[in-house]
Amino acid sequence: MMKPDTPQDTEDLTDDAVAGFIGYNLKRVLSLVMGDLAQVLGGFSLRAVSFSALGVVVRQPGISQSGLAEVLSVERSNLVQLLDELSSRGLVVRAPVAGDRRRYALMPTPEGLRLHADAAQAVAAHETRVFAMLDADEQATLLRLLRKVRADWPSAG
Amino acid sequence: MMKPDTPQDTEDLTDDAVAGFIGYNLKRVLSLVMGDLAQVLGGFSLRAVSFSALGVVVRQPGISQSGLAEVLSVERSNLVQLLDELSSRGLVVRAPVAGDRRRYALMPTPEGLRLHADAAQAVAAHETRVFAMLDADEQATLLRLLRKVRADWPSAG
DNA sequence: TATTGTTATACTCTATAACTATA
DNA sequence: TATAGTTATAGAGTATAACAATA
Repeated sequence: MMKPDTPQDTEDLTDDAVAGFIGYNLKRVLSLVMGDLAQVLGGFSLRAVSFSALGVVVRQPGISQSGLAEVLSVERSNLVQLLDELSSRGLVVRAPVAGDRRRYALMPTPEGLRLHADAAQAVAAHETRVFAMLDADEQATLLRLLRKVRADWPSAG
Repeated sequence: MMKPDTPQDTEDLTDDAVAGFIGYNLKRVLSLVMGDLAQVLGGFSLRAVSFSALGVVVRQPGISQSGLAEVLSVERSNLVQLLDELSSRGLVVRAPVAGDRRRYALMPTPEGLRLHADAAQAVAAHETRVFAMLDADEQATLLRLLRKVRADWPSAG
């Protein structure tokens, strides 16, 4: 059990080479946050994207699958199974739209509303917990800067 | 071509339901940033993780694959092919370590150093461009907050 | 012709388990 | 017994192309 005293000795273990890039830190932070969030939403048998989709349907009842896809930047095709599951669990329904038989109006069920309310509270608690190292101002600033990047992205984000 | 005047009319198209969560915005911003970065690094035939790995090897020559995996939070197994490619392209070498024939000391080649310098400059230009909507203070703040989240993560990030 | 929902598919990323050779 | 590198594989997540029904 003798450490080598050659090139890189006790291995400093830093990512200084890339830690100066915002993008790299975005990725590392997202990985940490998503790991915790998956645990939290797992308790509701939801994934992050399912929670987001359910939330949009709750907030904007009647939205179409195409509309939902655009809002969340998710491919329409990848929403089909997701909504199949939310539908089979009785959380949302695909209601027919009068005047356009191609599209569905996505509507939350009472149970969908209830589950979403509970999940949203849990997600809020999760954010409070994992961002506890930032004070209220810092959290607000982080949120504001991220939203500014999206809003002013050079081609609509 | 008549829009339905039923449930959700002209489809407001907002993600207000989730846009208040930091995690959601982290994901959306990362997606935008990575999309642009992939374009930039594609010009060097590098992926984001290859660029990071090369950068760490350049900054910490002699690091082992396990050390690199830990620094970048990448599974050891997933580094093998990545380093195979960097190695076959003559950008890094797996040098034997005197005293421990299990491990390799990863070393950049002169060409690896050159490519990394060029790529790092391109990545810096990419960040300048995609974060141009933030002034210098805001960029520094964003970086600082992200690094703080990682540093103070409840179990080492 | 264009749009909505759908199916099938492929490709990347990431995670896990097991193996080998060395320590 | 533990560690470094490796292999194989499986599971997400995401992207693309094509189709049927409808506009």
